[in-house]
Amino acid sequence: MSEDAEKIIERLAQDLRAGQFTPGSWLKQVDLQKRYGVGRAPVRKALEALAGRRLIRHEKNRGYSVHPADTEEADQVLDIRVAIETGFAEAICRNAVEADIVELGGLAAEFEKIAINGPFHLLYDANLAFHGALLGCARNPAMVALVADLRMRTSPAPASQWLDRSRIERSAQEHYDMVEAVRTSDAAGLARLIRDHILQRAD
Amino acid sequence: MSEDAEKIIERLAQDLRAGQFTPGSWLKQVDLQKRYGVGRAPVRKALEALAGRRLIRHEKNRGYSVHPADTEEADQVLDIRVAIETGFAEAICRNAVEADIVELGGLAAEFEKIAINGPFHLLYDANLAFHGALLGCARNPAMVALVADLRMRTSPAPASQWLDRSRIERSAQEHYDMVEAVRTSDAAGLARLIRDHILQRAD
DNA sequence: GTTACCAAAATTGGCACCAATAATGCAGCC
DNA sequence: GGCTGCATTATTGGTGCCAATTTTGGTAAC
Repeated sequence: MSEDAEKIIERLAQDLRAGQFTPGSWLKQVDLQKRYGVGRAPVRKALEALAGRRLIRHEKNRGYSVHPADTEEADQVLDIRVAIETGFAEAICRNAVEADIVELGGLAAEFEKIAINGPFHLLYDANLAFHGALLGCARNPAMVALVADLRMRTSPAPASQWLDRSRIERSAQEHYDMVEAVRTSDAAGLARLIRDHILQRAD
Repeated sequence: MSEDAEKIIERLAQDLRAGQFTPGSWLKQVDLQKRYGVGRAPVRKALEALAGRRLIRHEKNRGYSVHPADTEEADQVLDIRVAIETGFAEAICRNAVEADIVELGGLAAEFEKIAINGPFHLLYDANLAFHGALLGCARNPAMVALVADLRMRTSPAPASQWLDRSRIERSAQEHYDMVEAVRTSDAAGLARLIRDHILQRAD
């Protein structure tokens, strides 16, 4: 056994996140065995775990599949994210300390640098890093994990988020605005920024 | 095979919800095989699915366990629920139609009847029915499902919720208050009621 | 060309078994 | 009595295999 099931779960999740499986496509167990170099049991374990996290779908006797793109469910998930992330705006502002703000500033600058100069394939991870750190200020790890899962239910493909350069640059500016809202403990402002950011599908 | 894995998943979830497993206890595969009359594979499938839903914990090479009671994580989950459920108060008020309000009134009355006369073991399900219907007014099934899962991470045991009669009766009154808030489209009032209700661990 | 049927191929789901790992119990030492 | 070490027992995790189910492709009929 080259690798254990926990790692397969995360590798498959990462590949899903990176958009390496077409939305709506079936995840065949035998294909995944070959892809990850493991046997059937760990593949099944990974598939079931991810189905439990609702990152993929399971249909009895037919198998597991990637969520189709642009579903009504995706809209629902975005609304859930809005509720959660804006609901924690106050906790974020309350709990963030100077080191957090410095880190957020750095991550916002990193995103901006990539937005201006590329390479653009790094934008997705830089964006995740910023938003993960922002939410982390709320000191509710269960929420951070939940939002990470919810993200994977709406926009698996990095390319789906930023259609043009001005949108990317606006996102970069919004990141700075969020940092400023945290620095000045403007929870209402932060909530508004987060809400708009999510609904513009900028994050 | 007496029953398929999908059903085992739901039966195990139901038994967890009903508090039939001690918080913190290990869920041994061989015991579950006997309990549900199935083989190892469907048991594993069920365990993995529920671990994916974060309803139980998995530890590599040690197995699966029920969440311990009164953990820091439970507080985090309650905060997540507050954010979600208050965040959807406006959608609930906006989308509820007359039939919804009638239904909610009926469910509130049913809870109250049980609160006054018993049998008290029915309170839990009556409470779930009320809150499920209330959240259902938001027309976001993904959110309703998510909250149902989150609930199972905080108070698996019906007995843990209501320590005395006056608390039960107050809950019953709060249900009526929520219905009235929906009826009058008082989203802010509804949000406040929901928040207080959750943090008092009354639901 | 389209539809229906059926056999073959593909895939999922479950079982028995065993390797790998953790837990338990016992003996010895301080 | 408490601690350590080790053998035994218990349990999880993985494999190979086959039953059950679905999908695919070919053929016949219209």
